[in-house]
Amino acid sequence: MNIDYRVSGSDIILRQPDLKLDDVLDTGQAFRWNKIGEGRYFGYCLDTPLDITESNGEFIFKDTDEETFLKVWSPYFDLERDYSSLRKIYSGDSALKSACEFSSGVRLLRQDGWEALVSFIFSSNNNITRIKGIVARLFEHYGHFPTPDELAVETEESLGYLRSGFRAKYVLDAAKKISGGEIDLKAVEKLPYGEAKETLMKIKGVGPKVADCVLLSGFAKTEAFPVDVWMKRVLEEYYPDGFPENLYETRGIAQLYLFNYIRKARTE
DNA sequence: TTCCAGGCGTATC
DNA sequence: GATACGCATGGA
Repeated sequence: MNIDYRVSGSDIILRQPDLKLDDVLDTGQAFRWNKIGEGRYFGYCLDTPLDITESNGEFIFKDTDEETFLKVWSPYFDLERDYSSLRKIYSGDSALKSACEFSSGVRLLRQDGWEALVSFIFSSNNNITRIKGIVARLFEHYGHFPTPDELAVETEESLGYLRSGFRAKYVLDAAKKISGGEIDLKAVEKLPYGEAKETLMKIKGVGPKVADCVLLSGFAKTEAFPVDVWMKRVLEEYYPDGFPENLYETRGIAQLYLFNYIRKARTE
């Protein structure tokens, strides 16, 4: 799929009708974005900052060179994938059709795998505001997103400033297993979904749900299908006979639409 | 004060 | 393998 963008001074301008910032940056998929104005967000992919503004289907990537746009942000916003075709496929299913119509700007945010792992470990039995706070404190403490090696030498006590509660020991276990070579995230990326999930679940604090979130957003395994309390409700209500098998390959993206739909429909 | 937040580890059967 | 329970923290 071709990416419709142009360079404008020190900015990049992208035209992409199948994207709405409120549908992707403020929905609990990634925890590193803050809304700084109407249609405007500031955040990071790992250590790369971005000030992005939406207006009329166009997106201004402020102070972004072409190389960074193509190398970091194009994959991050999953720009190579044709979401219009995807929604056409989903529209064969009644609940998904409604979900796609409800929020047409949903996309998969393809985060860095390590960043996603850390973030979703912190997400366990937690709320989005607090998760964002914890991840922000972690980033500010180092001045960059810490590597597994950097975190592996920390202790529960030294991570006290995060105020992450019982999750500190889980992040430490992740850092130690990766730093020590027991788990290789680059290898996880290449593994098929099932084996990748088994591998991630060797980390303390990573159960089926966290693993699926990490695999979906951090490793672009679109078969990963995170089921939390909201999705349980969706499955009971709309899919008593199971989720359609013909959608297996991209059911993770379908989940993003459904999650957004049920959650916003309930809270708005 | 109590409940809850995109769960998971542990004990127990 | 299924089910109960505790868990740090902070906002409602």
